Amino acid sequence: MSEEIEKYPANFIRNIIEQDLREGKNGGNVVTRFPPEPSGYLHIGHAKAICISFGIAGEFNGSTYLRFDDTNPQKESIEFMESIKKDIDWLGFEWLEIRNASDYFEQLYQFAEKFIEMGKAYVDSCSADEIRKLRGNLTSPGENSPYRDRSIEENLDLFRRMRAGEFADGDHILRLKIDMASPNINMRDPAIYRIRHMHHFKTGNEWCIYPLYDYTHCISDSLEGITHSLCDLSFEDHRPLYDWILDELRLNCHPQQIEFSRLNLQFTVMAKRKLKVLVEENLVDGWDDPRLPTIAGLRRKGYTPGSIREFCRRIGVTKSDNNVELGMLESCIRDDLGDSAPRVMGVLNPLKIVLENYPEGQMESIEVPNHPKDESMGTRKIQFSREIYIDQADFRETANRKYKRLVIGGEVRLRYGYVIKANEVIKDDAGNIIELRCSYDPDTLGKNPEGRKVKGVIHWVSVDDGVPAEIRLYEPLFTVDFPDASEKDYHELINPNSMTVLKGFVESSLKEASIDQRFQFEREGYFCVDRKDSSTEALVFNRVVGLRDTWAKIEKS
RNA sequence: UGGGGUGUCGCCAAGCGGUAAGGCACAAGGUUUUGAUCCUUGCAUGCGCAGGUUCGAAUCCUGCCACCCCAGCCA
Repeated sequence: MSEEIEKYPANFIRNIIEQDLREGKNGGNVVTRFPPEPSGYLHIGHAKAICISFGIAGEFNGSTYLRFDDTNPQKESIEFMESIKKDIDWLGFEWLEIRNASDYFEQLYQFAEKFIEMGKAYVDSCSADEIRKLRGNLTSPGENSPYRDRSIEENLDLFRRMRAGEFADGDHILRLKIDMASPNINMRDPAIYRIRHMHHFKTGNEWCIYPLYDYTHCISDSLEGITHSLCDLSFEDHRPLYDWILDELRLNCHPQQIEFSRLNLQFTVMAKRKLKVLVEENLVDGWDDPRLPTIAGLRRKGYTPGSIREFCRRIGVTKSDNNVELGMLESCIRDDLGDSAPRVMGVLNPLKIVLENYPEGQMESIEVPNHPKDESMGTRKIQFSREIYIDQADFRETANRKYKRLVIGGEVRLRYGYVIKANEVIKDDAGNIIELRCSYDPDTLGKNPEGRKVKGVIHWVSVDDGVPAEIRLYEPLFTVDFPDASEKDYHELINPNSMTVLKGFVESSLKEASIDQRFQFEREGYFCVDRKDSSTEALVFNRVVGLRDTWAKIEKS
């Protein structure tokens, strides 16, 4: 798929790689990797990282490994691993190979013994608490551990016994011997192995010691022959350690780590921990809830892979902090669906209309185009009848002349149908409008009426032919643009109206709509058949995004 | 008050010493049986601030200021 991937605009990482290629570095190869930890579902921020690592490699005819960073059995699972594979595939990217960091456990272990033999690693028997105290803090240096000068023999013996399972979790830890006074805290004798008597979803009970990220990641990169290791800015001050380990090991492949800023999207949260809580507390309907910024959620809501890729292309790649507006994402899916989604009619908030001069029992079939500017999308038949539904918002008892829809005594065009005129409002005892009595002009099907202009066009569905459908509208999950910046707990910032469920009607051509199909409901927005809850017996549509609504803006002002 | 980063239009973002791309948003027109789409036009004498170098600076130098990240046996 790489040649279909949209080209990225100029960015600093591409510039670096282009220069490397010009200088003949890495034998002209570009090899990247995407290294998720299988401890949660991927979100739109990961999509950015995926588009960068897979996309840039693809642009230079390179390849990308999908590597699961499974070094912490406490948090990881097969379910997450499978969801990640599915999401990357759905986004349209192909990995060269799937690897797991756990594939390298034995090699990693051997390198650790080598570090011990070089006198560059030692077993520390301090408690976690003691280690924290000795680490110092941001402004003052750390102090050496009392175990720092154990002999190579003792270290080797202890480390082998750690592996053999002779000790309990937390009894010992293997540390690199670097510099406890380094201004970079990551260099203050970082831990590289901890004891965890725990089942690992991939290696089972083979290991009871597990390597840590900093140690595992750079070596894995090197073993795979990665040329450019792209990650987010939070790893910037881990780079000296990354380089230190590879330099000490004298491995022939020393990838270049390049960091970019991660995506911040307004009105949502991206932290894996926070997403997990939303799911586990059932505040949302699982990891694929359409209100979540997860790939699964966006997919279920109706986003296309192409729209997400386009979004990632538009937001660019830099090192600066960013707060991308929701409008940027929405614009991408509107662009995509505007071209590709067939048009249909659906009424969200039905108001029944009776056309008093239309013959009872008559049903008229009208052939209409599926797309206003793409004939290749063909036509379909819709049914017109004496009783129809229109949207409640398309009729008003009182309105100024800016309002182009139906008013008493006024005319409006029914999309692809006749011009009708409203004669009478029927209300219930509580004063709610429950029905409208109208008349239609028989001479207006497919042509404009003589001698007068009808400015408004509204959509409709035949009462006799339409089918009921559940329609779900979504608003942002949070009420504030920067939930992470708030001093309040994010639970308090959840939008109580993030989902609205409507009982509407859609034209009968949608009866056979299949999972995942997307349509434009004319004048309303783009809708997608819900993959979880929709069935032929009970249709459920998710609103992907509304149409641009200039009228709403006019009304506001 | 340690270290590492970042500051160009409301948001994203090109720019790499030769006189501020583009996208989103916004505004104004035109087309339109979707108040959609599409088209046209407008939108930073200004690049965090202050000095300096230069014929010329967003780009180089100096000094400030603001914001972000780091003290897991998480990744």
